[in-house]
Amino acid sequence: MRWKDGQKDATRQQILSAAGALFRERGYANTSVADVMTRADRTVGGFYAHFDSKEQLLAEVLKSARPSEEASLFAGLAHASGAELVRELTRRYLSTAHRDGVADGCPLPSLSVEAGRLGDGPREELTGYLRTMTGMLAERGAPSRAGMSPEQVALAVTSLSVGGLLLARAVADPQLSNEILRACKRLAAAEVDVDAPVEQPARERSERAPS
Amino acid sequence: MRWKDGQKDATRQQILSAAGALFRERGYANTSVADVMTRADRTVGGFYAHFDSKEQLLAEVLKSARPSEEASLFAGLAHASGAELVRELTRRYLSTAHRDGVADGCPLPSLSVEAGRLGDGPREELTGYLRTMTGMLAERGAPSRAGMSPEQVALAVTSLSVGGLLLARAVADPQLSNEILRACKRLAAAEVDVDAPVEQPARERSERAPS
DNA sequence: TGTACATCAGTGAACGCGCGTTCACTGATGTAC
DNA sequence: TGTACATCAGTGAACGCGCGTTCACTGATGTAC
Repeated sequence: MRWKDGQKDATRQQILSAAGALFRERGYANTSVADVMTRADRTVGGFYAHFDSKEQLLAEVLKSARPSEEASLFAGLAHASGAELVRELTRRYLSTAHRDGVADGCPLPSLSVEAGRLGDGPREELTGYLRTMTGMLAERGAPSRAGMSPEQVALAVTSLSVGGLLLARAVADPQLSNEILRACKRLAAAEVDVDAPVEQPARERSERAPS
Repeated sequence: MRWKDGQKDATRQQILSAAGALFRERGYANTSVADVMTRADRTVGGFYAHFDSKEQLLAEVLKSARPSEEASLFAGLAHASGAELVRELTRRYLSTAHRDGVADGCPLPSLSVEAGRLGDGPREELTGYLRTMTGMLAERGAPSRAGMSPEQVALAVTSLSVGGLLLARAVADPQLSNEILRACKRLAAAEVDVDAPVEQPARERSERAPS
């Protein structure tokens, strides 16, 4: 080797990590390649030794988000299933910590719209991301009161969570934002388990947002 | 008057309409003021006689979307209420026609993310838009099985609808896209009325998408 | 009625700027012998 | 061990381009008298 072992890989990871945060925070279109490289403590020119284009970078960001999101969202839930799993996942996903931590959060609310308008690379990665997440949820079979399949429940609960987080972030009034989060958590919990208590304790548990 | 009556207003409406379609289709950041003016059959320079800035244009687009969305989404539902209203609204909102007609559709799935990242103007208009829509739904009091207030049901059903439409549009696989729409419609219907049939007939009715 | 003038919606060229991408170059590292 | 060379991650200036916004101007319309 002519370069310190893994140096190039480390740089690539820094670029991915910088881009992941900036794309989520400011949006893909509002983040320049130079912004990304500066945040990764490099200069612009070096970028193209790691990625073919800015668009491919977004695809790689979405790909790399999968395992880390899985890990943090499902952390400590190895044995949870059914209604309990859905309630805990939506509690984490629709937390104020996740709403306020865009840079480290799930890429679906922050990047789906732009990724959906781009080429096949980003769109395919986004689709794979959604499939992985809903697949993990469906596997553990949340029971539905309305006779929906686990896959359907997973898709609907995910849509509800993504939509709720998105609107909670976009809205100008903090109180309305909190109400959106609360309402979505209640609906998600209600669908899978009518008899269990669905309201969270008044104080919001300030758990780390899913990465 | 020194100019044909209402000529300036008509031009303003043309700009708003062109911007509404382009912003939704391509996104705010990917649409230039020149694009908008060309679509409105005018030249760039005239733009600033009508709007202070591109950002203010987005705010005005969001403001002007309210009455027309109300009209088309609630058309013919003057006497519907409760579970029937929710089922019909989500059927329209989560239709393939609405998914495929971004340019004429609800601005929440297409513009919330970008509007939420901009200044107060767009954010306030977005908030007002959401309040109007959920207010209209809550007024007619959809019953909730889980003891949620009409306002909570309205917020949650809206989040579900916005999230579902957003993901259905972003995803690369058309079949998955259809499954998302179907799953969200079922969840929405199930929450408000457990005993009514929730599955739509197999053929999707090709109603005009809400404007 | 006719003519000089005022108004102002719209024009189109220009402004400074930041973008994605390219490329000749640098310099630290490792290899050949 | 020492020296000449090859490699290649990273540099930084430059490329052509499109952006949001400005502004001196045009010309159709209506007013004054």
